[in-house]
Amino acid sequence: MKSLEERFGEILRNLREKNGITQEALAADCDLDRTYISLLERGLRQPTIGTLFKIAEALKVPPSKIIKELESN
Amino acid sequence: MKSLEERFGEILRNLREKNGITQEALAADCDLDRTYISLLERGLRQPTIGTLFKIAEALKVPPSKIIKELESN
DNA sequence: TTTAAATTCTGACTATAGTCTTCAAGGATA
DNA sequence: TATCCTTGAAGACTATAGTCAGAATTTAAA
Repeated sequence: MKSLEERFGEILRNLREKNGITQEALAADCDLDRTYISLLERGLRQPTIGTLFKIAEALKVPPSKIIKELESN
Repeated sequence: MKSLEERFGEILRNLREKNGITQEALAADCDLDRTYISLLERGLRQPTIGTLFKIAEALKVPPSKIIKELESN
């Protein structure tokens, strides 16, 4: 089965695309590097909870919703 | 107001005490270092989401519940 | 009080989160 | 074709998550 990082990456990419923004725009919104967003989406990094909160806010979704989605599947 | 790390630390300590276990026992349960649990509880570190999941499981609470509690206050 | 258990503190260390630069690859569009 | 936009990728780097050993301090019982 997929790792936590990979599953987080899928969720992140889905949410970003649903918001219709590029990795670069998302990175700017949450004050992170564009290449790091790429790493996250490909499951090559896992965020700290502080970074989770920044990303969730930029994507206009509660951080707990992302975590909840990680708990299933 | 308190930082995310400090608020996480308080939640962690409350949950651990509710479970009636020591930092050392908790650390053993989630395969982390005892001094690191101490750092977390004092708000001097923030966990990655992987570490959050390990801690939550040891404390028998859904990770999303901890995050949800962080969203309020 | 003293002893033991629990936690804090220090400091040095390893692993990994997160940055930055630059270039290459792929998909649109003209 | 040529150009633009977006993402992937390499590599070197900085910041911080997480470890480890041990001493100092606090807390709770005896």
